[in-house]
Amino acid sequence: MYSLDHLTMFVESAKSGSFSACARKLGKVQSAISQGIAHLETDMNKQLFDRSTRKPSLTEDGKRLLVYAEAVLRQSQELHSVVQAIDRMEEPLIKLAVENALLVPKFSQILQTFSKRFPATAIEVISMTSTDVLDDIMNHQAQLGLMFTHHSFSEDVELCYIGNLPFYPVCAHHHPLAQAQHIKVNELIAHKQIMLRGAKGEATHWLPKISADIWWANSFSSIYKLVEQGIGWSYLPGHLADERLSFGRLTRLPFSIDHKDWSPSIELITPKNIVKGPALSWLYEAMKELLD
Amino acid sequence: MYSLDHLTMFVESAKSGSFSACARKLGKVQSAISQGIAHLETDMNKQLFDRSTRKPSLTEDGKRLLVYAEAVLRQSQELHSVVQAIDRMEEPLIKLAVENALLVPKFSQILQTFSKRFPATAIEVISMTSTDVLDDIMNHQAQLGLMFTHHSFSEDVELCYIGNLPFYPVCAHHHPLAQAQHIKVNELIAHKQIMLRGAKGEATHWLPKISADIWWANSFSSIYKLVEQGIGWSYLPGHLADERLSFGRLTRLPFSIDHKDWSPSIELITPKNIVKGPALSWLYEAMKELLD
DNA sequence: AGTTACTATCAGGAATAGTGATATGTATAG
DNA sequence: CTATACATATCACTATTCCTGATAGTAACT
Repeated sequence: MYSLDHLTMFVESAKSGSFSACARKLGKVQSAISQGIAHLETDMNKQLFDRSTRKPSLTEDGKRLLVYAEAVLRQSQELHSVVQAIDRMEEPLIKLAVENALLVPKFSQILQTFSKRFPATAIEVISMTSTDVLDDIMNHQAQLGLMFTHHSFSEDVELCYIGNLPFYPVCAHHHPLAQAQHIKVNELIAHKQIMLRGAKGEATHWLPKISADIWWANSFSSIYKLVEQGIGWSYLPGHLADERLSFGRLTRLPFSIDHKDWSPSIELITPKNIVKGPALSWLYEAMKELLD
Repeated sequence: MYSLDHLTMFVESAKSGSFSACARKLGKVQSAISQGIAHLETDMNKQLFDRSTRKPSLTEDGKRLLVYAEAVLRQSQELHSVVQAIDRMEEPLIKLAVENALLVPKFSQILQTFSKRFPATAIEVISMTSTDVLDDIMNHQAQLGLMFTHHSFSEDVELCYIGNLPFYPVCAHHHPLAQAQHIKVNELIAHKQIMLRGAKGEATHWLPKISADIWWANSFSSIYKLVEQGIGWSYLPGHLADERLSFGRLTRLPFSIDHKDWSPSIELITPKNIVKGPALSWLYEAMKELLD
């Protein structure tokens, strides 16, 4: 079992190429380093530095072992950073309940930044339908939720409106509707519409039911597959539709101009009276900008 | 900078749930552990164990920090195992030059086993054409090579025949030849054949040139693409052909039965007089079974 | 050759870790 | 409830390790 102090001397000496410089940096005397390294070398029974020259240079063995020594120190730093994170009362785990449709690119960006800022806090993303999001927050299964606005208020949750998510009507490029120039809403009635419905069979209230003939699916990826095969048309969230329009497999339905995009409003929710640690506070503020 | 000894005490005490048991396991007295853990706790300014009960149990902070402490110790073990690997004179790096066609599934299996057996030895796989393999071995760019038999001998390399790699003639399932029941070789002449040729333009000598009209490609994946599109037919190594036959995109050419599979012979080569350390020796022996 | 900056070595002192004895606390069984 | 077995905390003492400061030797540079 090598001592971390000795490993630090090893790594620092290798980096600065001098025992004296290392001593200065570590706030010790030169002989301490010299002895420390010598000690490490006898412990390992390996020569780490070649002292024949003015500045000690790594031997082959030294080069090979250096990267492993650095890895040990990195882990040790990691441990210490978690200790400090606890001092700052950063949470060990944040559960995030997210409406399926809201996994926009910026969402991952925010989590990316978060993981750099709070390496000691784990994130659990649970994607589900909006009604389940509300349940999870009320039962304290999750600390933060993202969902479509739900107009039944509750005393237990705190809501924050953060913007709207545009939906486009789309169909496959070989679907009959794809040829039309202008489509009035009543022309749609004859074509099958695909809609989202959760596991419990609850329909989504935040998108209009237009056609007479409806098929249901429980995720946007299944909706996409049905639409792609020309089964019917559907509303898809802008960010999902865009990437699929660019593949050329989908066509945006040319609704008549007086028909605006549907843009259901989105809310960020937390349980009321929850104590927000630094990590949760940061994430809460960051998520407010999700749709900007 | 926490001491590795203290971290060991922490982890071992957590695992056995008792300071005394930990002391026995680490060959120290109980009070040493008690003091050691207490010391670590003041260093971290965290309570790691709850002593209110008979056996000390981890606090929340303790649980959270335990996994990081274990990670530090794992890295430290890793370092020590590399030290021991050097003692056993295991090589730091082995370069492996492999003919493109020989990346059979068992090849990765062998490397997988190798990486468990010799975690301190890195492998560099360089895939190329057989003639380049020979060059690399002669120039000591690689320590081990796999290639098709080359009949010009050289004093500098040591050869070991290890078996044969069968090639099938294949075409796309919509290619005219795919319909035929029996094909005699002279019927092939009229159809384009795709063949492999290295960067320097050297043709492969280990597969027959049958058709009059030849196109060249420099890798099996390009050959596959040309064949798949029905440009022509080609020989493909059995393992690559099989997985593509099973996708149903390729058809094996029904040659008349008197026409046997082409199975060029394969050799394992090393530079002559090279000192084989334990890792290279192991790999050499393992590769002998590559085609069994 | 002289100067500078480096490393190795050594002895003594400082800091740290380990020991063994003791007191105390907690489950379990009779 | 009490006896027993097993744990942990504390303490003074010892052993070990580590650091310091001084000295001497050596490679590079002027």
